[in-house]
This record gives sequence, structure tokens and C-alpha cells, in this order.
Amino acid sequence: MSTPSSTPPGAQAPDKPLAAEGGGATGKHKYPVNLPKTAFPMKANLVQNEPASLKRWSGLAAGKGLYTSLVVERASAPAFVFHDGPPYANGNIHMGHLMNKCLKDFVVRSQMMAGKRCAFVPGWDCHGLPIEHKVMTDLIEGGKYDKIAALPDDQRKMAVRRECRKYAEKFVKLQGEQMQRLLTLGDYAHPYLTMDPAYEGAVLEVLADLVEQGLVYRALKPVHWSIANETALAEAELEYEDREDLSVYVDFEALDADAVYDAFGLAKKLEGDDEDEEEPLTGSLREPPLPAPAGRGEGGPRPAQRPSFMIWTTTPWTLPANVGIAVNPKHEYALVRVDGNVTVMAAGLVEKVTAAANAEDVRVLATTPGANLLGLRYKHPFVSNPPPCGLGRVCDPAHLWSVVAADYVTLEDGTGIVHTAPGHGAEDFATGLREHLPIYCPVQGDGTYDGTAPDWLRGVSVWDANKKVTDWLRNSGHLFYDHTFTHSYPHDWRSKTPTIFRCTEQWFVGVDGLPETARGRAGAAEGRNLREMALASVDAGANTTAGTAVPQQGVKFVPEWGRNRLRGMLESRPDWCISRQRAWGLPIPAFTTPEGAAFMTAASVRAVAKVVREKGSDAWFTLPPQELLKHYDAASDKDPLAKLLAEGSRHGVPAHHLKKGNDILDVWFESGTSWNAVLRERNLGYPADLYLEGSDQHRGWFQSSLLPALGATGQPPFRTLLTHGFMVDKHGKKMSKSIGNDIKVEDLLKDHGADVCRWWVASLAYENDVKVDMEFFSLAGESYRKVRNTLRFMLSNLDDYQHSAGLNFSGTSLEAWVLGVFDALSARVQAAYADYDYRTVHLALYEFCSQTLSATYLAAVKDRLYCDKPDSPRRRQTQHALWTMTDGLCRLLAPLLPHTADEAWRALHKAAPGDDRSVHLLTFAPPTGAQPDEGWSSAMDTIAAASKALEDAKAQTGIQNPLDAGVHLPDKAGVLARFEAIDLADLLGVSKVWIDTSAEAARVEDLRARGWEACGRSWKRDGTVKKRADGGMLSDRDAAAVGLA
RNA sequence: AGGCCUGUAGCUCAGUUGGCUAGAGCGCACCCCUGAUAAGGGUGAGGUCGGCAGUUCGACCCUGCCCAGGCCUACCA
Repeated sequence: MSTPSSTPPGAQAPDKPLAAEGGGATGKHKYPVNLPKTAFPMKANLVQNEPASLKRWSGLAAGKGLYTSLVVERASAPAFVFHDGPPYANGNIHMGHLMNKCLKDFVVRSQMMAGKRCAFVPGWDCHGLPIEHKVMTDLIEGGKYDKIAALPDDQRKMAVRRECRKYAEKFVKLQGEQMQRLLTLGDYAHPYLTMDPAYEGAVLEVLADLVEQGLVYRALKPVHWSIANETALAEAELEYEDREDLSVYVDFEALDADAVYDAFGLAKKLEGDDEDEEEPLTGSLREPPLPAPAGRGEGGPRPAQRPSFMIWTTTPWTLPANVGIAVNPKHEYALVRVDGNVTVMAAGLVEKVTAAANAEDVRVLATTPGANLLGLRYKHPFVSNPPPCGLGRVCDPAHLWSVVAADYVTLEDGTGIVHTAPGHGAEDFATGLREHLPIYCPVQGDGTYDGTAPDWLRGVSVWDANKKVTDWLRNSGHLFYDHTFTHSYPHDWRSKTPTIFRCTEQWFVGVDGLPETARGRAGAAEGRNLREMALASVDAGANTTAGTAVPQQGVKFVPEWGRNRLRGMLESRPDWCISRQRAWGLPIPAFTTPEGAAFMTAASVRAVAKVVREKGSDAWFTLPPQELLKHYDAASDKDPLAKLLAEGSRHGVPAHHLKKGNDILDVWFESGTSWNAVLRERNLGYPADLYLEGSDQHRGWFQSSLLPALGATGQPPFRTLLTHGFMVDKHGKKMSKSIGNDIKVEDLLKDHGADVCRWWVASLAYENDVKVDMEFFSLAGESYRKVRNTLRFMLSNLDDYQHSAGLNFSGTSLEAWVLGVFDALSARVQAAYADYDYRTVHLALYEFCSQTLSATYLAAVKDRLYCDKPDSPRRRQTQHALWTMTDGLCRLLAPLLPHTADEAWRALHKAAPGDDRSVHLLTFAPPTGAQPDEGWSSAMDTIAAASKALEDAKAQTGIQNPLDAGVHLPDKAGVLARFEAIDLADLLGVSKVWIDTSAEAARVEDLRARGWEACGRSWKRDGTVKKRADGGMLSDRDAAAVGLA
């Protein structure tokens, strides 16, 4: 049974706009007061209202929308060039995107508010393996791949590319909507997509510039290789599975026994010689082998037989490609006699290795740091002819088959001496490049050895070679020990077969100046050293502090340690491999002549770029070479390579005899040239004032943008690099879907709305890692509501106010004080925006709302707003200040809280639903010009002290309601005399203030003891309260306000 | 394993070139107001400044080591 309403028929339902009842004691008169009234609701209801704001903004200026009208309106304003790093077009946006996009939007909106033209073109990285991999998986699982796989190469790739494009388009659309839901402002109608034809053409034009500078070359590089599919594989296409392999310990005979013994500091005489003669000769009759300190031999005799270096490998099949052995210069190495043989290995591993092989007689003869072994030569166990150096390289024959340094050599496994085959391993490759060793790979695409291998291995599969090589070594006496063991090994994700590391020809951007092959190129005379240029630009901006101008060519870092981080990475980075063997990407427009020579010149790349601009990169797969090169004129190409090609010439190759290359560009090259494809193509300005991304982009986009820009334009593409940290959970652990501690942006928007999320982002120390938890958004919501309610209270007291500028008021007025504080706040906030210091913006705005306004000024002026005659000068003056601050505050808040600031601003201006006005079309307000009296500072100190006294009095006397109190303020300095006592009383929240020039401290008095009555309207006891004509007890002010004498 | 970075109250953050009893807001507890009311105001309790050692008359701040965490490399012969 439900309870019927207890309201009697005819009774008035309680009205929401609170009437002037209650208040005074019962039985007394009820007097009307000026109650607050506003349409701006206390409850934000962001989840529903934000989409409405979005819709309104998109309809502004007859459908042009907010972004477009702003940019058009600011056409001649100074530009702030900001550039978006493209997220990958895959999946829903996550917490990282939330922070990144909000921070970027703070930049865009605050720059616009500062009067700049800040164009922002959002972009997406559309090509690349993650999409291709996903699409392939879907095709395979859907049973559709077999049909596609049977097509000719170009057609197969086109089929895959069509699917990839659809996939990318889908996620660009999805993510774009999600980003706009975060209320971010940008040219979402015209984003940049790395798969757009114009973008692709612009990328190729940068490539052409780099080719022209002689920075692009073709060389060998080891890649993961699937023998089953005869293709290179990316990391993402590998699956690691356990596999049983043969591991071998092999002795490599030293070429010069004496040199080895010298390195170990052994005396230059043979074992068996008379012991007595041993002493003074050590190190004195010969040159030390190395500048490093001599080895720590005991000065004992040197063995008669030739020593060897013992290496360990789990891939015996790579031994034919061995060109060096690596030691760690810092580790200690031992010369060991093992069952009659003398060999070298890491001192710390002697016991482990010999025990594994069950060696019986083990004696360490001497030890020496690895540094002393560098340069020692050895004899390859079964290869005698020096291998070819490798495409486009020059090798140092003195380094072949010698001991080299590598700090990746550890003492965890093996012997501490690492077999090095640059053609078969990434680290070996790096070492090979550094030491000018051959990059040699005798293994062909089908996994068999080619003609350069020893005859007993030619045509043999590498898997069979493991045993063959091991047997050979055993027979020749080089094998110390072998055993099978199980380890995790990469497998091809599609064929499930084991992969190998194999050298293939790839395209590189050189970072250390001109490689041999690039010499003689057109324009190469002024070729650049990218590493030096990059380091110089990173260093050039050092020692600039926030706000100061960045020197030409220099880069400013926020935070400053980013400089160090980028510098370290630039110092150690290898040449950039820009080619990939995939379908979903932008082809590298290189051709192959019938003789197998690569053909690509600056002019030929520009010619293909022209076609790509018209038809997109699909053209590479659908058009024949002569069509792709239709804009190319070999006769006018100054590049020497152009001689290879001459249509119709007897000496050259006609274009239609060329073969198209199969490589696509690394996607990092595509996004790394966005400064050209977006900023320059769209005339937005170059270089950018700011790039803003996560700190992982020091390795990624910052570098991939810096290098091509330096190569092509000679200057960095950005003046400032700002980085933010990563999202971690509330315990500081990384967030991931698999752990299940991730927070969905969707959920946040549904529970809290975008403005609250943005308010939270603004509060972060974004340069560090950021802890996230659902609870934090509730807290942010509370703080948001405080700001909202402060705005609401001001709005509700402006309902009857018509603003007009140019009001003069005294410097001692409350208005002069509060507007003075507001001006300081405004300056502080604008400076913080300019410094990307949103935390300070957030804090300053919050504290102003909470402390200056809510707790102080608004509390003080409440009485005059409610009880003064509505149009009294004092009340209008207060409203003037309220209006000025509400308007100004909305502008200051607008970059952080686009919806709420606009909602409040429109409420202030009483904008009707169809009204186009918006706070976002404005700029920050100029200073109010208020000139607060110099005495305010000490006046406020006195008030604070008196406030404390009042608290004490409340605790000790019967005063509970501050309006029952009067306060005698000390004023020895005579500062307060020029202030209105009533203003000071209102700041204290008491009924009456007396200024006492002789008092030391504030004194509180109970006004009831004076017999002062409380006013029935304002509840104040100001000493003027008396019975009025209508019988009510009113103060003079209130009597006048209601028209009673 | 290496490079860079972080670690101050339950939470988010301040702490200027080493020098006062280490601050603020939120949250929490208690109180006031009931004409901003699913609001507003006030008061208070919370910290061995990640740990250990060192330099110094004096260290949250400088140095070293360790612990925990993050990003990026390298994960291998």
C-alpha cells in the first residue's frame, strides 16, 4: 500500500525558487530579499549536455563550425604552429590517447584564447604491419586467403591492400569520433592520413631530397627469414617455440701464438727451459702488445703448442659465415691448459665449461683483461678465402678473423668469446659494421648454401648443416664439446617452421655522412652528416629556460631531461633501415635493371611521386615501370645512375625492361615526414613551434621526424619538444588489457563526462608517469563541482544585472580588492598556459574559485546582494565585479573545460538556444584595471588575525552565530581608517566592526550584551535596528530597501 | 643487462642556489549555517621526505650503493 500525499488539497506545494521565508524567528515578519536565480543548473549532466555542445559548435557560422570559423577569423593573426603526431589507426582510443589528446587540446585552445591562429590537423598512421597482420589473420581464418595467395604478386598485394585500407578507414572514423567526444578542437573534417595520395606523394618527395643529398643507400642487413615462405618477417610475425638444437664449443686456432702469450704476459721462452733464467725478461725485451696494462701472467713459461680461442654457438650452420670473434674488454680472460690443449676463454667460465665436457686436466696458466686480446688473429677452422665484403661496403682486411670488442658479451652462457657472423645476427651485424668486417651470408632464400660456401656445404640446407659442420669440426680436431639442448626459438607464424637470420639487401638512410656508394651523386657535394646535425640541434637549445627565445636551429625540451635522453639515443643509433618487405605501405620507388642493379635517383623518385599524387600508391602495383616513370627524363637527370637508363638508347636500358622493387617504406619514415606532408603542404608554417608526445617518441617520431627534416631542409622540424609520461595503475604498475588493470575511456566518459576527465588531466604532473584509478575521477568531479558552483552562484546573482563597462570605484572597496586578485590570477594563468604548465593553471583557478571567491569575497558580499535595494549603487558595483570575473573566468577556464566554460558564459550573456555566440570565439580578457589600495595586504592580515580571535571567542563564549558578534580591529598603523568598516565586517562575517588605533589585538564583543537587536531581514545586529511602521524589527538599510521608514 | 626518468601525508601536488616546528588542496573527523542547500563556511588529526651509507656545522635538497616502478634498447652467441 502506497502512502498518499500528505499535502492537503489546496496547499501550496513547496516552491523551488526559494521564497523569502524561514530565516528569521517564527512569528516575525517575512521580508523579500534578492534571492539568487539562474538557469545554470547545479548538476552538470555532462554526459548528455556535452554532445549537445558539440553539435552546437559544429553548426556555428552557418555550418562552418567552431574550428573553421576560428581559423578563418584568425587568418592574419600570428600563428602558433602545432603539429599532431599520428596515432596508429587501430582499436579504440585508450588512456594514453586521452591524456595526449587532452594536453594537445589545451595547447590549441589556450593558444587560440591568447589570440594566435593555432591550426591543428589531426592525423593517423594508416600503413604498416599491425593492420596488415590483422587483415591477413582475418583472411586466413575466414578461409579467403588461399584464393588470394594464388594470384600473381601485384594482384595479391592489391587484394590485401584493399582490405587494409578498409580496416584503416574504419578505425580512423571511430577514433576521430572518440577524440571529438573528448571535446578536442581540430580540423577533423580534413585530417591527414598517411595513406592519402597527396600525403604519399609528399613523403616520396622528401625521400627524393634525401637521395639527392646522398643519404640513401642500399646494403645488406640481417632480417628474420622464413625459409618455408622465402620471405623476410617482422618481429610481430614471429612465434617463439621450444626447439632442440645442437650447441658446440669450438677451438679457433690463433694465427700468432707469441702474440697471444704476449697478451697474457707469459715470458718469451718455452716450457722446459731452465726455470732460473726466467726473471728479468718479462716485458722488457719486446714491445708490449697493447697500450693496456700487461696481462697478469705469473711470468711462467709459454707452452710449446699453438693456443686457440674457444667459442660457443647454438647455430653451427652459421660458422661458415664467421668473420670475427668478440670478447668483452672489461671481463677477465684465462689462458687454460685443458687435457693438453691450450685455449682461451673467460676466466669465470673455465670451471663450468670444462666440467660440462668432463675435462680431466684443467690448469689456468694466466689471465688478462679482454681488452688485451683485441686485434689478435685466428685461423678459421674450414674457410681460407676471405668472404666478399658485402654490397656497397669497404672492409678492413686486417680485422677479418680477429678478436673484436663487444660489450654485449656476458658470462652467463658459453665461453665468453662470441662467434660473430654479421650476416646472421643483429648484434653481430652491428659489430661487423663498426669493425668493417664483411657482411657475409652464404645462405640463399631457400635455406641452402650458395657457391661461396665450402664445397662440402654447397646446396646443403642449414638444418642439415648443423650436423655436417659439427662432424667436420670433430674430425678436424676443432670441436671441444657438443651437446643438444632445448631453447626458445623464433618460428614463422604462418608456416610454423623455424626461421633463420639472413642478410638481405635493404635501403638505409645513413646517419654518419656519405657512404661510399653515395659519393658522386648529384647534389652529394653538400651531403650532410645527419648524426652531427641532429646532435648539434639538440645541444643548441640547451640552457634556455621557459619563456626565453630558443636559439636558431636549437630545440627546447619540456621537461629539460628529454634533451639528454634524445641525445643519448642519437649518439648510439645505427643507420636507419627504411625498407620493409610487405604489401601495406608506400612503395620505395626503386627499380632493378636486368643486370640486377638498383635504380633510384632523386629525379626518378620525384617522377614517381607525381604519379602517386594522382593515383595513390596503388599505382605502383597496377602500372608498368614505363607508366610510373612517364614524368622522368633520364637525359636531364644529372645523377650518374641515370646513365643506366635511356629510353630507346643503345647504351641504356629502356624503362620497360626495368623491374619494380618489392620494398615498401618503414611507416616511421611516412609519419616522420609529416612536417612536409602536412605543415608545408597545407602552408601551416615550418618548422613547428611544438611537437607533443609520449616519452617513447624520443626513439620514435621525434627521431624519425628530425633526421629526414635535417637531411631535406637543414633544420629541425620542431622548436620545442614536449613529452609526457605513461599511464600506470594506482600501484604504479603498467596498464594493460592482459593484466586487466586498464581503464576504458568509454567508461570514463559515460561516468564522468569529458570536462571532468580534462579537469583531471590538467591537474597532472604529466612529465612523470601518471597513476590512474576510477576513484581519481570522482575526486576530480568533486573539485570540478566546486568551480561549477562558484560560477553558478555568481550567475545567480546577476539575473537582474545589465553589464556596462566603465565603472569607477574606490581602491578600498571590496571590488577593487577582488578584481586586483583576479587580475593577478589572470596573468598567472596566462603565463602558465604559455609554459604548458596546466597543473598551475588548474590549481590557480581552483584556489581562486574556492578561496578568493567562495570562502572570502562571495561570503562577504552575500549580504549586500541579498539585502541592498536591487538597484542600489553598492549592489550594482558588486554585480559589476561579479560579471567581470564570471566573464573572465569563463575565458580562463575555456581551454580546460570547453563545455562548462561555454555553458556558463552563455548563461552570463543570456544566449538563447539559436544564438551562435561562444566563449571559444573570444580571447583572454584584458586586465580589469582595478587599482586596489595598497593597504589591502595589511588589512587582510588584520582580518585573518581577527578571524582567529572570533573562532576562539566562539569556543569560549556563548557566541555561536558570527552575526551576534562585533569586532574591534587594531589599527596602530592607521591603515584601516580609509576603509569602510562595513566592508571589513562583511569580510569577517560579523555585524559590526570598530577600528581601534590603540588596540594591540582584535577584540570580540557579544552584541547581544549591548542590547542590539537582530534585523528581521538581514539578521544583522548593526545598532540601527528598531521597530518600523509595519511592526517589524529592521535596520536602517533594510528598512530603506523595503520602503519603510 | 644498458640508457633516461620517477619515488614528499590515504590521493594529487608545492618545496627556489643545502639552513626556520616539511607546506597546500582533496579525502577523512568534528563543528557552524540552513536565504548558493544532493550547496556554503570553519577547525583538526595524518609524513622516520623509498632504504642504507657518506660529504657537511647542518641534507627532502649533494655523492655512492640498494629497493620499487616506468619508457626505450638489448634479450644473445
